Amino acid sequence: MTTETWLTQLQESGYRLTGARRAVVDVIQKSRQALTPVQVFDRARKKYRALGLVSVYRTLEKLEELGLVQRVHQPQGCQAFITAGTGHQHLLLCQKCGTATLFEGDKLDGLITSIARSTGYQIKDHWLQLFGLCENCK
Amino acid sequence: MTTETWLTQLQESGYRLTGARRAVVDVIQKSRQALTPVQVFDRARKKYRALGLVSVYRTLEKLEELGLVQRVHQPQGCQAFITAGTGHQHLLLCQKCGTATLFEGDKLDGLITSIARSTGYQIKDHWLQLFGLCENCK
DNA sequence: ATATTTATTGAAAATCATTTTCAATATCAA
DNA sequence: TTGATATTGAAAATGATTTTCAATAAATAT
Repeated sequence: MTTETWLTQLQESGYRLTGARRAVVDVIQKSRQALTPVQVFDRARKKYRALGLVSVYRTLEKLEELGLVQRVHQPQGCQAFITAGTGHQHLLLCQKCGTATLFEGDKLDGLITSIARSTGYQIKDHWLQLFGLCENCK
Repeated sequence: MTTETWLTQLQESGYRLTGARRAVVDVIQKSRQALTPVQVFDRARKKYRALGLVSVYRTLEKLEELGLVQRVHQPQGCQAFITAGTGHQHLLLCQKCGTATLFEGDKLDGLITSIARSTGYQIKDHWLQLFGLCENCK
């Protein structure tokens, strides 16, 4: 997908095409790294001087809404804590009541090995989080 | 693991036992939901009136360092964005240069079914993120 | 028990990220 | 063109997190 495609999608969703949006879209499109709003702002301002940080937030919001960008979660990211599991455990969260349940699950080994092979990465760690409805809420 | 175990661990790591720490540990231990620092603060203050929010942050920091608590990432959590994949894709992040690579991978179906069965949850969604070193960085 | 050392505290200030408000402006449809 | 209005950036407001600091409380030595 190209920058133009994204702009067209914005337009087809009833949003106007503006200099601010063009610059933000272009920066994200071209980056191979996840970028924070401030990082996007710094880069995009070079192309579009008058840009305000607020427009970056607003454009990202719309791009996310259209499914064109996704969030990347970093280890130090979210500030919400829960008892850690012992050994290798993963989280299962109830979308209604928020209850967290831990489960064992290392049936990922095969998947990880194959991803390592196909991408060339040396994989060091993984996160798996499942979302759903717990017994009480479903 | 019990509240006492955690307190002992803090002590064995050279930290002192204080009213603030006891209250925070107790709250997290007893919660089945992930809690933000402010939520911990509100609950813990009921047991230990003089508690300050700062001590909550500091205690959580230590508990995380000892591996007793872990972070829970929520959908609206981290503010870092990247081009979304089409269809069902997951993220692989380089821990050194930050490059993000998308990969297909739904060999999770079996795992998910079995977790659903053993936990009673109806699973609606999942996140998988891998971390490692990319071809250039490794 | 008591005194001493020093980690820990809470309050307040400082910083940083995000959201809201608002009048001016630019986009698009007519 | 022109007019309706979505969008803008600046500034203010809010919220979350971190830093600073003198007072206090915990552990150790006496």
